[in-house]
Amino acid sequence: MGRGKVELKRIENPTSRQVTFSKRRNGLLKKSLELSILCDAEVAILIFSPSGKAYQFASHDMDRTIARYRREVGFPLSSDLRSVSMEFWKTEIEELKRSANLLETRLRHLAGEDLSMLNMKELKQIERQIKTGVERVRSRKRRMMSEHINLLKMKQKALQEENSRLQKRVKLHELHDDNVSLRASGENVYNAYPRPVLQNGVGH
Amino acid sequence: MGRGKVELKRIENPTSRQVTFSKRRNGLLKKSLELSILCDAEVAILIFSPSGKAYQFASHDMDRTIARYRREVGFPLSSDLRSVSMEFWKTEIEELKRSANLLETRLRHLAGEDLSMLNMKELKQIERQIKTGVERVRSRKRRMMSEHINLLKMKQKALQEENSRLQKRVKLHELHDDNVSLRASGENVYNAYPRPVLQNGVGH
DNA sequence: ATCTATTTATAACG
DNA sequence: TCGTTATAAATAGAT
Repeated sequence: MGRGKVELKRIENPTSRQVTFSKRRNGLLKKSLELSILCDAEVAILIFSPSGKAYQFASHDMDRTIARYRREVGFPLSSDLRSVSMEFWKTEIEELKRSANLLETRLRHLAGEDLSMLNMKELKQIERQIKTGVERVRSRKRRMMSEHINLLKMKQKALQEENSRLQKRVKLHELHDDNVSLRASGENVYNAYPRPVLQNGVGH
Repeated sequence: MGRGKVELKRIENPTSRQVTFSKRRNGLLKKSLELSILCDAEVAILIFSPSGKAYQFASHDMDRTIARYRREVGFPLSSDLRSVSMEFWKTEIEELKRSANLLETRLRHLAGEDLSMLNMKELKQIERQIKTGVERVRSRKRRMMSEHINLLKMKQKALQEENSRLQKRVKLHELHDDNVSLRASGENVYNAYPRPVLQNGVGH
């Protein structure tokens, strides 16, 4: 479309190449817009001139369209962001896994498993750790026990005190009842205890 | 460019919309190729038909061009992908951390630390685990000891055998030397032992 | 898919 | 970059 037909190869004359770039770039962007509108399509175009300038068209949203492309075609988004963050997370996870493995190994050692690769010094160290551990557990148990016992003792003591208090109250009531009975009907036939005999004194 | 001029608006007839999409899509892709070759430009096109089918052209490499776009324009790749993979790694790491914490807690319990939140049943269980552990460690120690001792015994035995072999060889040499001396110079002045006196017999 | 009348894009030039 | 114009290319509508 023009005064002459053009061969499909790089235009050598820089000026005319620049002019053609400008014209055809506009044509391409215009056609993209038309396609997207006429046919209700989602279109995105990225153009970089040889001098490095960027031009773009996106019928909907460039990032949306690129994301859609990733979903459809796959995402080997090579250099930027992803690979970097990928590496970051990978190392993060590697470290966590390594420390978890270490913990598991120590745990197995303390449980007396997988001891075959340990030398005598390491075995002794682990034995000492375990002994310390069992001592501490036992001491904790003893403390819990004694606390429990103390609690029981205190409860018992409280109960005993309550008990004696109640006994006293019972006695008081009995006395009171005696008096009432005496006042009402003389000698109380229900009194199990014989009235003490006053040795040295004058009865009232 | 055709029998009639078209308005820049969505083509309502679905058939003709589909036909136009097909034709213009090819045209766009062709023009993209021409632009990239004629003008030495980097071009990438993404097209999604209304039915969802994807078409693309990239003069160099789609991911390379997109990455270049990100560098030039910035990358707010907002919702999808990034946050999704982010979430994925986060949960991954959370799980690892949680299991690591569990391991650490168990480890501390076996070492007799942080026992305060445990009840008696759990304490007993841990004590049993530790006891099993220490028994296994001790048994491993005993086995290593006895293996070591056996090794020493075997070495000792081998040395003793070597020893007696050597003693025999020494005796043989001494006898041989005696004979040589006798043949060479008659009575051997160096012979520490006096020749036994034959009690009943005739000297030669 | 193919044809073709017509529109559109653009090469060459100023 | 812009305008003009001759001509190549694209494509709408029909088959």
